[in-house]
Amino acid sequence: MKLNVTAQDVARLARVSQSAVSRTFTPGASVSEETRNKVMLAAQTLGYRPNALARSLITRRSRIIALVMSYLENQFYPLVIEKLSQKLQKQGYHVLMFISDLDEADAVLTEILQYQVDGIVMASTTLSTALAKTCADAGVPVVLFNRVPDTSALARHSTSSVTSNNYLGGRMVAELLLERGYRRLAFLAGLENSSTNQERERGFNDVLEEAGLAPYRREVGHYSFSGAQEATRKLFCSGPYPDAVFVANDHMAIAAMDVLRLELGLRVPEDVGVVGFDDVPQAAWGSYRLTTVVQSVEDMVSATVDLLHEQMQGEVNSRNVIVPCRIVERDSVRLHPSPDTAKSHQ
Amino acid sequence: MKLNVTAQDVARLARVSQSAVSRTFTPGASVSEETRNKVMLAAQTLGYRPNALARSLITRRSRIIALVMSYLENQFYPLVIEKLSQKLQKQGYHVLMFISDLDEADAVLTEILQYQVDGIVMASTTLSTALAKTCADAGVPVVLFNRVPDTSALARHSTSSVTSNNYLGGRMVAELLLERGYRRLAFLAGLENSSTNQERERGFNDVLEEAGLAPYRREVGHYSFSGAQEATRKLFCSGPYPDAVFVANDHMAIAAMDVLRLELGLRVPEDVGVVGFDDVPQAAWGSYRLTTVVQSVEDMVSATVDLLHEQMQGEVNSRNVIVPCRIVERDSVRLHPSPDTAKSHQ
DNA sequence: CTGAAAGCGCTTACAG
DNA sequence: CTGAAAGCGCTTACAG
Repeated sequence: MKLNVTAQDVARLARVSQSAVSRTFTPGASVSEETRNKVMLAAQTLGYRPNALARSLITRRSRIIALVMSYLENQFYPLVIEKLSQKLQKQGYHVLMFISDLDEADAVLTEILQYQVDGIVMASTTLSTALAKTCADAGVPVVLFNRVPDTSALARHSTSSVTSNNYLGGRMVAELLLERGYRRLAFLAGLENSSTNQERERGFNDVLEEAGLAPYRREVGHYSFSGAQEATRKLFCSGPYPDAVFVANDHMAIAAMDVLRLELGLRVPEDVGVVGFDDVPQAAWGSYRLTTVVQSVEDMVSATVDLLHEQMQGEVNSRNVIVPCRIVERDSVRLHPSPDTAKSHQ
Repeated sequence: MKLNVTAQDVARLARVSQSAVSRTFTPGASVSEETRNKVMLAAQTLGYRPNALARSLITRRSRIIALVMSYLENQFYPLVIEKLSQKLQKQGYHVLMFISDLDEADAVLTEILQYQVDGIVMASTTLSTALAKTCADAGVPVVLFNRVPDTSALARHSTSSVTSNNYLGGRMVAELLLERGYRRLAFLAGLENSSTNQERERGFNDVLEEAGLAPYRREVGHYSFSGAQEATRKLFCSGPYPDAVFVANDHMAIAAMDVLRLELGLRVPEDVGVVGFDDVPQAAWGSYRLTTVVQSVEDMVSATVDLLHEQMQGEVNSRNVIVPCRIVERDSVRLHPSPDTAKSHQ
């Protein structure tokens, strides 16, 4: 079988012009039924498939979307890859993966731009918004996923974003914990400079403040498993212990629960309540049954795709879409206030 | 800023030919220091980046590798995406993601081929080997990841693969379990027709047979979490219970452990020993501490990339690389034979 | 509806 | 080392 079958080859066999071949493979182009049939037959026998690269070169649309991520340890992100990729595939787009740490960011950016991608989804907490701006300047739509552009005014105008309502989520967590009688509320932070982390913490703190309270303790887990273990140990290194901890995401919350129960011998939720954020599949696993704030990956992905389309169609205005979130109650927060129980086991 | 800066634009500004521009961006091409400097300066001021699509069209190398997967629920696969993507990026290649169920396989294939990818990594258990053959026929290198080509002789010659030593892994599990005094050994299968599952089971069964034993019970979990829960319930629906179960992968083993302990009130490893396969990060989590067979993602990815390069350089012979694996002992298998303990708690 | 022709942005012999 | 030119495989006005 000949390796690179071109439209020219098909045209020759079908005894039509190369244009005719191109037209039968271009949805909406005008070809007679007869020509189309001749072409299809020839294409079939030769095993012809249009060269997407050549097409992209001339149409100036690659139908490729770059997806930039920094790490997949947190199961939330694989979910995003899966849903985004599937959704985009259905619309004839494809996802080019870029895994990037902060230090390689510039190289990655150049590569992305070279591939003439139609859009970029940045789901990496560590990449600076300045990079997003560079892309936007190059005329490539950018949507920030699960983070918000930083306060630099320049960036704001050129970049869209989708996040869940992190602030409200943080508030809901504090409200729940307070209602259930927890009083010494700690916060286990993710990355200090991540907008997601900041919003969640701000919502949490605001409710505490409104109740005349303050965060009891605070440590940083850097969104990593081992970081969260370490932070949990610090949070509970001396009494009186916090009686509840809001962890900035599920991935870290699970690490925290293991330390609490297995290393420190504390009971969840009796001795200490734990709440996470994301609702990754593991949060529902029997050994954790984590009460957490649900971020709908589907909704966030839908919004992302919509935003991408808007920008690709030349919308000038960028938008920051905020997807609603809600708490799912499992077993890591007690159902009724019973502060005595909590105290009697420390 | 002008959006599409071309080599022509740079040439004009630098007062050199377009060829000169191309050469300074082609590693190894002969350009004088002086010309290169003029070009670089002009490129810098215009913000020029070579168009990878145009380059690919003429060099016939896209430097894109397609990665086909079916689902990312099992954390093993996100790890593969991460490592493979990073490794390939370092070599100037990029990963185009394809998430595909069995029924969309043909469509996916066509799209892959249209993008003129330089190679394909198939890490989907569900895609038939026939598809791999089609790609190989089209002259595109294919390497099967974590699976082996089926017995069709045609496929064998055109497709490489990398797996860990699943057969030996299965044997090691049976040997460990027997040595620790477990006698009623059950197998919780993944997908019946997956080569990975078959090999693991065959190794396991062979050792039992050599010891004059047979698998005590067997159920199928389809590599899914809920499937594994269901299968575990069936395995333990009537006494005498199995005293150990080898689960075809960690993802299912974790589901099984939760059912065993939380639903059935059995202790692991005292009442029942559990062994998995893969060593995903979750297997090491405190609540599971799963004893399992380690498949090195790094090693498998390295082998995959090597195989890809071989085939891209026109190697005619395909190879099936088998990466060694080993057992990591944690706490889901007891350390010493003590069959009495196991019996007294059923 | 159809074909000839121009052109997308590059690389690479070829001749100097 | 350098430039003019051909060509990668397509799409799309343009004229018929």
